[in-house]
Amino acid sequence: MHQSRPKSKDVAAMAGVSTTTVSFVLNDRVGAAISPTTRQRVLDAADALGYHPHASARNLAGGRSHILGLVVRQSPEQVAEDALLAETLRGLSAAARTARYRVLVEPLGIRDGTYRDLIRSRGTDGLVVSGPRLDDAELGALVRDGAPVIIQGSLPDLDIPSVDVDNAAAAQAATEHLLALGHRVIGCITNAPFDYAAARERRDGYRRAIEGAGLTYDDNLVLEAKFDAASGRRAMGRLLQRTDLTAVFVASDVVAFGAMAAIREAGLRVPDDIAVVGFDDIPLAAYFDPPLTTVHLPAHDLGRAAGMALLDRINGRAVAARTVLPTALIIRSSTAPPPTAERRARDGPRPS
Amino acid sequence: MHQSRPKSKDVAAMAGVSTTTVSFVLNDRVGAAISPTTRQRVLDAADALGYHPHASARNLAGGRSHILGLVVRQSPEQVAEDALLAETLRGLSAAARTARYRVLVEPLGIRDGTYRDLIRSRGTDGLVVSGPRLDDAELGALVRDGAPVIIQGSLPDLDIPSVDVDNAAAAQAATEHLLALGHRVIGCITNAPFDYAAARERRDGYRRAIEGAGLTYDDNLVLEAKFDAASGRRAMGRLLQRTDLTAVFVASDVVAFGAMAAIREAGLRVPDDIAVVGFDDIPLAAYFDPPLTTVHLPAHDLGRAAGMALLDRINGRAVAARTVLPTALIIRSSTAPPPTAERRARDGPRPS
DNA sequence: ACGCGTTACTAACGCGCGTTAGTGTCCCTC
DNA sequence: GAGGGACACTAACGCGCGTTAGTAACGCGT
Repeated sequence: MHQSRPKSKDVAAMAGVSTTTVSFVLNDRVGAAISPTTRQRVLDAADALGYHPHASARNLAGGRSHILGLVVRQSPEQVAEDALLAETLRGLSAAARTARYRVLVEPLGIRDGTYRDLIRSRGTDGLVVSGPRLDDAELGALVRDGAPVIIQGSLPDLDIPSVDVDNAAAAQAATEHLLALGHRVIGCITNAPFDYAAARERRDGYRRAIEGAGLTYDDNLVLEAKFDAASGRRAMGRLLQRTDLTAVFVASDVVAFGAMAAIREAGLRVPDDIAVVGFDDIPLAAYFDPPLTTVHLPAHDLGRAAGMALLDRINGRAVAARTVLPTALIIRSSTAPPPTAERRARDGPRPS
Repeated sequence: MHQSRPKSKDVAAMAGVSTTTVSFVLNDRVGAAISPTTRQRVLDAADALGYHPHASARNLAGGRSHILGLVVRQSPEQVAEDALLAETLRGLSAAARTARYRVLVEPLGIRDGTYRDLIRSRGTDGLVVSGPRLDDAELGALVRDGAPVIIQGSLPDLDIPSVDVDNAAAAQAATEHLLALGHRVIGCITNAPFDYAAARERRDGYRRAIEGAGLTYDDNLVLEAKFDAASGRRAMGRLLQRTDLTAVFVASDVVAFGAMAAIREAGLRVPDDIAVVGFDDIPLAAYFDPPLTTVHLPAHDLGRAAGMALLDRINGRAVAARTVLPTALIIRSSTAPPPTAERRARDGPRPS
């Protein structure tokens, strides 16, 4: 005879109790009165049979899936370059585990693919939406349905709890570091197109620093990159036509990596000719040549905080409208004071 | 009155049919005879009500969860450095989507954490286990239970279908590239400890190339790194004590990144003094200074192939014991012939 | 006129759990 | 020694689907 997987009924029979008692014991149901001996009998029986509750049955009866969804809306190149996704996922998973939840990941194209079904089919109890675009229509619909959603990143127009860093302040601090070193003509290369809130915010932080130093913000010094090193190289190439440029704030380490390649190719050195500040502090940043000064993003904690907030939301607890995690400017060797007038004269005009 | 989510009964009522018919229509059940008009009525009703089947109910009734599990056994530093996980996940998701499956990710510590429950609770229909260690005991137990598992990577001792590249052949090709350039003293830095099959295999490929060229394999030239750039830097530091060394095969781009840092710090240049070949072809490899010659790993396709194999296994179709995907040696600028005797004499003895 | 196959459906059950409403027993109190 | 409450449990239902076995109507051949 075929031996099928044990069910709670089998455990109940072996322990000489009802399935109700089995359920009470295994779920540590508060308010249920179970004698220690009965409790132990049930536990022993479950152990002896190798009993594991059937997830779908639990979920159906209990009305929740015990699954958190992570929606990652990214173009393929963006996925490939996103060194931090794995960390965020690990943080989210850690949060989920505290509540015996698991994490389902839904990677979607930038335009195609829908995630609304995840929640409507009750396949997940809630969603963390990572780095959404400003024009994501699906989000609005979900929230109107009252679905538990947490934004990782920011989306100012929508009334959804979010977990993020203060991009503007961090970018401002990074730029101020360059200003403090004496730089006066500082470029800015974004991490992404301005459809992404983070790209705007970091640019705004840069702008605040520039204007705060009494300089005029120059739109020509701001170039848009899109996620990958290649776009950073292109942007930097154009920026280098400004021969008075002595520093760049690049709002993504990966993009900065490309920018540094462009600087090398132009026969210039970092930081002697051009100082570079990045953003993200990807694991490889410390091994760049030279090691990259950058803004540390607490990727793991962002994932964890988003997960915690989502679980709170699912369980009807109060959730802060906005959780802001601290960043830190990590000063390495890609930043230094600008070349002195003498040095610039000695080295002759910059190649353009 | 509170409006609750529609169920198949509601759709049935609106369409004037039974829930059986609703089920038949929505699942395109083969062999079911449904007239086109009835069919359309059901579809319209479902649409009008915004009906979405309840995932847990489907899963319970249907006996499957429609979820694929991805088990990632990694230490934190390994996760952080694993630039390819996101790609693999995307590939796996793409495969899952073809069968209306979703992907649940379970990131586990190197030693702690268990994933067996994932399958025993029927929370997932099958698992892709990524980069397992040789000593993973849980895997054996799972397979004895007859659980659908696909290894991404290789685990020679266990009889589990796997999807991988030919690590040895790729490493051999990489090393042969160095030999063809004229290098005779070539170091090897592994990607991971030898508990990982891939680390062994890549080392073996290196060895085959060395011996195939009529040279003697020297164990002192082989150093173990563990996933991150820091370990690569340390290993390279030790390797540089061999002043006759002119090239290294590093079995991971991230580790190679650290190795290149060590070479720079020793006042040497890549490839002029030391040629470097990597492994993985992470997205940033092309932007290294100099751009890294490396073995391209088809990360997306590996994920996709693993997913397809797992779906086959779940559906009782035949699965190849081993799927091997092609790699390609990408020659960039980190490799060149060794310095000539004259140049070495001119430059003087190498700093050690 | 009858039988037989095909088409188009449906009633009812079962998946394996969680939960509600209840039953019985024991002990303590006045 | 009757009442009441805490304690330790259980019967039975319901979650929302998929599926099996079955029915009714209809056409078609002889």
